[in-house]
Amino acid sequence: MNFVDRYNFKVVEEKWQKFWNQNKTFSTKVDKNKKKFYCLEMFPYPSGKIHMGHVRNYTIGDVLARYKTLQGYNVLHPMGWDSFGMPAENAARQNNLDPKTWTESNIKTMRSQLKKLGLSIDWDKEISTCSEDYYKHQQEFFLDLYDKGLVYRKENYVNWDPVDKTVLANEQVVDGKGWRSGATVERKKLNQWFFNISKFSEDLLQGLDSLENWPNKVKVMQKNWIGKSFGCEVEFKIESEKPIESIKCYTTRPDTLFGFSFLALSVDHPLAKYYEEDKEFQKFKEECSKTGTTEESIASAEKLGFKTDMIAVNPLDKNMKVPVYFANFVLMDYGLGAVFGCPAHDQRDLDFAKKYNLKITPVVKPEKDKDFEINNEAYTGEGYLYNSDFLDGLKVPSESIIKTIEFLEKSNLGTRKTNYRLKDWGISRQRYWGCPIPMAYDENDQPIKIPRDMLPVKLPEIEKLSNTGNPLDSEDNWKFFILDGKKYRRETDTLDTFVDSSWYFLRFCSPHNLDRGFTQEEANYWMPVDQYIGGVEHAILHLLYSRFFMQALSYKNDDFKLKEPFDGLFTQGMVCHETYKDQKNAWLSPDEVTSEDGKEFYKKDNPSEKIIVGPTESMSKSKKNTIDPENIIKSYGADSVRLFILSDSPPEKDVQWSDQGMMASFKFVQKLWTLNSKILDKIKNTDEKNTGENLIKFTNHLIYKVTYNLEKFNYNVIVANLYEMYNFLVKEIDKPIKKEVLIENYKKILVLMNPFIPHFSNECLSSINEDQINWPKVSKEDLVEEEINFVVQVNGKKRSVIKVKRDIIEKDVLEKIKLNQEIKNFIKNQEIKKTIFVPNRLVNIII
RNA sequence: GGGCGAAUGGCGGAAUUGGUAGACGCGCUGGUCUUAGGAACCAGUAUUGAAAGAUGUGAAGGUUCGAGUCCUUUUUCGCCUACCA
Repeated sequence: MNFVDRYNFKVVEEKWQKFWNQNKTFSTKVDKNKKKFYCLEMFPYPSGKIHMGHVRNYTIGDVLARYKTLQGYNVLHPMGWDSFGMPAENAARQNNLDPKTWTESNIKTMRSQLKKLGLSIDWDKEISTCSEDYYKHQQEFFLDLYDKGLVYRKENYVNWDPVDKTVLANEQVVDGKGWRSGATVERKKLNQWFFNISKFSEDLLQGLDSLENWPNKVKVMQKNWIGKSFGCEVEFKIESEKPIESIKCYTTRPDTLFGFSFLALSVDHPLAKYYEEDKEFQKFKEECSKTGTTEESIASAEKLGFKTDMIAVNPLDKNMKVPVYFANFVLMDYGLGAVFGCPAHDQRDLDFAKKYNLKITPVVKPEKDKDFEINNEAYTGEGYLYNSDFLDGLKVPSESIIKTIEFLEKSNLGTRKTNYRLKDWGISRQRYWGCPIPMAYDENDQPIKIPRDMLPVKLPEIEKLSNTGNPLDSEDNWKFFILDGKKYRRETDTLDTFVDSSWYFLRFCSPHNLDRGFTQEEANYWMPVDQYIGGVEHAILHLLYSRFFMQALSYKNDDFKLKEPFDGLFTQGMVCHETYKDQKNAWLSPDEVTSEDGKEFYKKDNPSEKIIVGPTESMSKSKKNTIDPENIIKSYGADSVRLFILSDSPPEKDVQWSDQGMMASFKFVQKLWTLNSKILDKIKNTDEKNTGENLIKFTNHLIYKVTYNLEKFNYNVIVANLYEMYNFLVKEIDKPIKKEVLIENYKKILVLMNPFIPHFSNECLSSINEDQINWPKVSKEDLVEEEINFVVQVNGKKRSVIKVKRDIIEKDVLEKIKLNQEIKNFIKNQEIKKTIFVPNRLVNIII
C-alpha cells in the first residue's frame, strides 16, 4: 500500500464537521409539508467528559437520525444538558468555585467532544436546564400545576439522605440507600412540596398499553411500580379500655375472613399514640427500626409482634374475637397500615401465628371433597372455601372474593377499593443548585405563589457554599422580600432535578420561545418523540415522571392534549471492559497494564508484577476500567469508533470493549478507502458495455438487508452486511463492469454506509460528485434470483443442494433428482413414500 | 418470595421467523510478500473420523415430513423487584 493512499481521517473528519457546522446542515424547523421524525437520546449530565456510554447512546441515535433524514423525513435531533444537580454543588465546595462556572466549563468540554463524533445534531437548539431561560418556564409550569390542584404541601416522614443532606423520593431509594450517595436513608419529618402523581395512577397504567414501541420489560417495571390491586377495606370493631372503636384494614383476600386469627398494625399507625408511654412498646418500636434493609435481612427477618389489650371482632362472625398486635412486617406506607392475619393462607401470617401460638384455621382447600391441612406452608392457590359458614363452596379466587365483597358492602362492613402502590412525588430538595420553587410564605407561614410577572425566581449568586444544610436558607438578602408592603419569606428548597428532565423534550420543540416553555404549534408538530434512546436505568424514575408531566400539562387544558411523550423507546446496553487489580488489590486502568499474548497481564511501569484480571463489568470510574473516548477518537477517528461501538453486540445488549475489535473497525475503514481508490480508477478507465448484473443484484439485496436491519435496530448485523459488501466488491471490481452501473451502484452503497460512517461516506460521495443524496429504494423485481439453490432432503436431512430455475415445479425437481448421484445413493432402491415440496426452497423425500 | 429475559464454535454474535445452523468480526493455524507496519494479501478454522459418514444450538421429553426457532418439564446465569396485606 502506498503511504499517500492511506485514509487521513483527521483531515476528512475535520473538513466535514466544519462543513456541517457552517452550512447548518442539521438545522430544522416546522415544515407541515414534510413528515416529521423526532429522534431523541437522553440528554447528558455535564459531569466533566463524555464516556463510552455516551458514545454508544449518541451513535445509536445518530444512525437513526441520519437514516430518517436520508429517507426524506424532517428530523428533529437536538442536544442539551441536564445541568442542575448535586455533583456541581459538591465540586464547587471542593474547589471553592461557583457551580455555574464548573457546569459551564464541563458543558464546553463535552460539547466539543460530542461534535468530534460527527453527530447530526441541530446545535442551534441546544438547551441547558440550569439556565434562567429554561427554569423560568419550569417555574411557570409549577404554578400551572399548582393552580390545577396538582401541587400541595404536607408534613410527613421523608427519606432523608444524611450524606447529600436532602430528601429522596421513594423511587430514589435503592435497597434502603440513596440512589446517588449510597448512604443509608433515614426517616425524618419535614414539610415538603408534592406533585399529585398518584391522581394519575390509573391513566399512567392504562397508557402503558398504548406504548407498542416500548420494550415490554420497561412496561412491566412501570406496571409493578404503579402496583394496582383490587380488594376491600374492612372495618373491624375493637374492644378495648382505650377510646378506640374500630380499625380499618385493606385486603385483597376478604374471602379468607373466616380464617382470621389476629389483627396487626404498623408501629407508625395513628393508634400507636395510645401506646407511646409504654416502655415495652418503645422497646419494640426501636427493635423494628433496627431491621436491616439488605436482601438477606428482609428475607430472614423474624416476624415480631407486640400484643396490645385490644380485641378485634370478625365482622362476619361477631363471636370470633382475636388479639391485636403491632407487628414489624406491617408497613404504614401501603394500604392502611393495618392487616388482618389469616395464617392458613399467607406465609407471613403463618410464621407470625406459629411464633405466638395463634389459631390456624384453613378456609380454602384445593379439592372440594378431600381433607386438607396446613403444616409449614400457607396455601395460596386456587380451590374452594370451607369452614366459612355461608361462604362455603365458593370457588377461590374467581367468585369468592367478589361475592364476599358484595356481602360486606351490603352489610355496611366494608367497601371495595382499588389500591395503588404509587405514592405522590416529593419534589422539595434542600439544595442550592436546582430550580427555585416559585413560592413564598407570609408572616403566618401561609404559602403564596410568586406572581408570574416576577418570574424567574433566580438563584442568588453565592460566593461560598456553606457545608451544612440548605445554602439558600442562609441567604437572607434573597430569602426575604417585600411585596405590596408585606414581608415574605421565599421557599428555600429547590426542585428535584427529575422535574427538569420531565419536559425538556418539549422545550426542544421551541428552544428559544420567550413567553412559554413551548408553543402549541411547534409541540403539536414535533411531539411525541418518535424514538427515545437511553439507558434502562431510567425505566421507572425519569420515564414515569415524564409521562406524568405530560398528563399534568394536558389536565384541564383544552389546547394541549398529548398524553404520552415517547412513542418509541429503545434501551441500549452498557459498555463493559475487563477489570484489573495489582498484587495489592488496587484497581488499575487498562492504560496501566500490558500484555504480550492477551492472557497474562503485567504492570506497565513494573513488568515483573503480574496483574489479576477480574470479570468484565460495565465501565466505571471506581473500577478504573474505563476507556476515554477522546483518546480513541484521536487515534482512530470518529467513523471507526462509531463503527466499532455498533459492531460487536446488538444495541440493546451490553457490549465488551476490545482493542482488537476497535483495530478491526479502523482497518476496515482504511480498506474501504483503498477500495474507493480502486473504484475511482475503474470509473476513469473502464469502457465495458452491458455488464454488471452481479453488482446490481448484490447492491439491491444489500439495500434490502440494511434497510430491514435499520428498522429493527440490528445495527451489529448491518456492520456485518457492510463487511460482506467489502468482501464482494473487492473481488467484483476486478471484473468488467459498465461505468454507469458501477457509479450508480457504488453511490447507493455509499449512501447505505452514510448513517454509520458519515465523514467517510460524504468524502467518497463528493469524489464522485454526489451531494444530493437519498436513501436508495429496493427494486423488488431484482430481488428475485433467476437461478436458486434448492435443498434436497431425505427423511428431513439435507443431502444435496442443486441449482434450479426459479419457480420450478415439484415434478421437474423430482426429475432432476433422479439423475443426481448423491441422492440416488441415499434412496438406493427404496420406495418413496411421500415428498414434501416447499417452492423455491426445498424438497423432502420420505422413504 | 415474585416478575422479566437469556443459554448457539476458543470469543462476540448471525440465522429471511418452522425450511441449507455457525453469516460477519475477533482469535488461532499454514502460506505469500517486503518500504519490517498499528503491515498487507491468500488458504483454512463446530466436534469426530483416514474417508464415506456420523454427531451437533444448556438438559430431558413432545408436536412436525422437517425444530436453534413451537409446546411441556428441568438446570444454570443475568436483570428488575420485594415483609405490598
